[in-house]
Amino acid sequence: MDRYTPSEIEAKWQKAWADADVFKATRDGGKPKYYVLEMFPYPSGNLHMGHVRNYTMGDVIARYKMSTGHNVLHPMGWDAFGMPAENAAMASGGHPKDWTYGNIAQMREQMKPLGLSIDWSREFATCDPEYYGQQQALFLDMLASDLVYRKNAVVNWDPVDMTVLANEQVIDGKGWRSGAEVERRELTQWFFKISDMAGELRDALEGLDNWPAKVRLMQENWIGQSRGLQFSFSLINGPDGHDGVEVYTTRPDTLLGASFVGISPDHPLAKQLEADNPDLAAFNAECRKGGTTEEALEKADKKGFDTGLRVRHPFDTSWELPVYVANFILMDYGTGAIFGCPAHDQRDFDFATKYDLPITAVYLEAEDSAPDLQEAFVPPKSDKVFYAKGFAGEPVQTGDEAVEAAIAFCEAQGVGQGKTQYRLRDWGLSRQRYWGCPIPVVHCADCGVVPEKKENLPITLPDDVSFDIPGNPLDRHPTWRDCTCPSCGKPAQRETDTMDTFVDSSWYYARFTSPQADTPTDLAEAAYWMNVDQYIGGIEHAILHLLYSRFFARAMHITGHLPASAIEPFDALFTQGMVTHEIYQTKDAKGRPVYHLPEDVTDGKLVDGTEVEIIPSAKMSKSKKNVVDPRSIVEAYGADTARWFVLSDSPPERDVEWTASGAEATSKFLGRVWRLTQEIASSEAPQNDADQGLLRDMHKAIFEVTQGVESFGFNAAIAKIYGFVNALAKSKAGAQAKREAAKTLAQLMSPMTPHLAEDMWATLGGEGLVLHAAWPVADDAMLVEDTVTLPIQINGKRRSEISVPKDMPKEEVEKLVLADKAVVKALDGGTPKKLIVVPGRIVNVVI
RNA sequence: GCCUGCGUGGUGGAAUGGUAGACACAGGGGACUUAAAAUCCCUAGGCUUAAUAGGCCGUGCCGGUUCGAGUCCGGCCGCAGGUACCA
Repeated sequence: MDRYTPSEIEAKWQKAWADADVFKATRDGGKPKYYVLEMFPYPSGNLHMGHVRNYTMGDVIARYKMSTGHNVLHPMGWDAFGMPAENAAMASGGHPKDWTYGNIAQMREQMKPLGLSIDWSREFATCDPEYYGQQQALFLDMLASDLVYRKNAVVNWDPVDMTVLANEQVIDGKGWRSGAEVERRELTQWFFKISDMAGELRDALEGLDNWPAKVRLMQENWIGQSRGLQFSFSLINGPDGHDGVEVYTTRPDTLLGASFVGISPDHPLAKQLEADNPDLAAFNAECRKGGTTEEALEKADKKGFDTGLRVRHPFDTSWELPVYVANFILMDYGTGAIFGCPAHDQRDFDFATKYDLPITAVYLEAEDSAPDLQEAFVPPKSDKVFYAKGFAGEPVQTGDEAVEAAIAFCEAQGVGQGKTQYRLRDWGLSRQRYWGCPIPVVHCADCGVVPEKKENLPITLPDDVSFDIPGNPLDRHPTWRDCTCPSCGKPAQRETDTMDTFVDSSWYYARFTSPQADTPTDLAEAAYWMNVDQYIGGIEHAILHLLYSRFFARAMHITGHLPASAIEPFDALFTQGMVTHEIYQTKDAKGRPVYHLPEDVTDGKLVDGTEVEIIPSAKMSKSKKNVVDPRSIVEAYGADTARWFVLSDSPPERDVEWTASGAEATSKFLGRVWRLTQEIASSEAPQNDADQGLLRDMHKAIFEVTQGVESFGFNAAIAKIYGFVNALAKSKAGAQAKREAAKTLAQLMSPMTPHLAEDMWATLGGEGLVLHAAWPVADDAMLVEDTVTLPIQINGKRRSEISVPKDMPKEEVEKLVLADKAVVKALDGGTPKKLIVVPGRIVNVVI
């Protein structure tokens, strides 16, 4: 007999699909549309198993929706700007553009054999001038709509390489190449006004019913709404121009426990004092050392510097508080100044203890409780406490009530105002790098910052650049930077910052609806295809990418590029787990880590015998080289095996650790299905008693697999298919019933293993492509079992079971249970305390 | 540090609060074969037992709710993701 030869089958059916152009998406009023999108890949050059998993999942959904009568859009593109291209240019010469387009070509060639149902006519890369030119047009529209502005913000500064570093490039507070201690330095940068929409972005989360609850929760916490009071402490001995310190607090109810005022080292007051106070200048400089990440700032030792300034307490002008500069206060949040209440905040408590400041309890657990002097007393805000030093509201009230009462009181007294504040900061989009979308503005000595004219777009990147010196080549380009002012025509200079690559990925989903349009979108196409019905991608994008996309969809609506119905661009979201792998590391002569590909490591050693350090599994990433190339699997076993395997072995939302074993087994199984199909196709067995049983199994399989696919339970669906195949192989049913069952099997498998399914379908005499066959529907009547097995528990432990007709009344079940041998023995002549019968499920006898 | 998840046999994992371990991998045994490959069949959480029946233990740890907890609640431990310039 012939063998299952995936290489022939897969080539044959991919050609059939291509010849019929079956995946080309066009508007069609006759069918409901369905837009399925997987997060597009960064073109690292190698497809890895994480990609295969991601795109196979999307493909299952796309193909399933095609067979349920939908007009499906399933596009693919490349998130092509970003640092790795520049790093490659620095490391081994060449140009980021060549590197990137080379990688794209390579990955496309690796992706195509997978047989994905992608409309390749819509493909684009974000580094195509046609794409980023439209992005520049969007930027200009957003600028005109007052959604973009400039302000100062801190970056990681490498004082040796004289360049800005990404957070990733700061290792233990030091620059990755120079090893120099990194400093935080301020630069004027471009920002999107996402924080203006904080409340809206937070409230709208509630409507995202088909998003994972955890993602909504993470975004909610990220946006971080808080209610508080903003007010001013008047300065007693402030320098010129500073007669007060504006603070924001979420706990105005603790105002009578205030012990000090803290300001950020970047606070204007701190900067002014720095000029005449070398000690403070040194302190601030020390505070500015290290990276900019929240983690680094948060984990740093908390320290302060007494400025010698004093402020007056707003409720008692004779009460003075010291003003400290403190490294844990961020200029970006609130007003960059706080008051500390050590009794009810652990950080303030530690600070007060360190600097010997008073600790005054404002509230106690109850009226007669003693204040805790060992640590701050911080009960949940929803708990009732006794206010020993309250000034508004009841003596016993919750923290939430007390905060509201305190705000009302302060407002009435003219001490500040209640304010709803968000943790979410504006989105800084400036990057001091070459390989990104140029920000289309010009700096003119006379006119200031001038937007480029739309007819001059795209502002393309110059090709003649080098990466032999650190820093942004655009900054030192001899001619690109020079231009004329679009407003007055005098010589001017281009903005040399490029855009954050998150901008590129914040609207690509909209561009896919009309990828060739000479405006960012074609509104008619966008209105038809948007929203994305099912978006699929990694959980690592739960906050930034998804939040930025939600902001951008709103901005695109404001600027007329998306309909109002598309401001939440992703109707349903599925976050797949990551594919993880061990990391293999050695050290170079300077002690810096060097990573090795899994294929270069055998038994913990490199080819030359060097032992590698094995670091536990983490997300596959190119920089750590813990990636597995799917090509070897596709070449050895075929795409269907690779597809089936990545779906079968793990629940889609969970991380999966890649191991090489298992692909072999999948291949065997598909071979078995193929042979079984050949057998059935040539069988002439007559009808018989087994037919009904097989058809029941078939309908059960239809029901369960459909449910599995619809709920992203692909691994469960596959387990049911295994069960069905086992039943089919063992069945003694006649040829006709078996053929019907096998054709259904082909259909059920077609989203996962489309090539094999087409082949089975053709072998069994199916009409046309299985791709176009309507998805089978389970017959409810065939799913009903007549008798059920009821487990009998005695005191919650399974002791026996009975088989009863499905509809047997409770009373009769009880009689049978009480007559059961195990129950009789356990009762030993007594009566049960309780008899619980859950119809069709279980019985519990409580003794 | 903070936010969010996750933790079940040797392994991947299944299980609307209702028989824990479906389905599969690796393993063990067998059939076929001169032999191997391929294929097919059987077996399988741990302990106890000659074996079966039966019993006991068991879903990271400790406690709680419930007739009944892998599932719900509280507290720990470990791991992963994010932490605003990795994408």
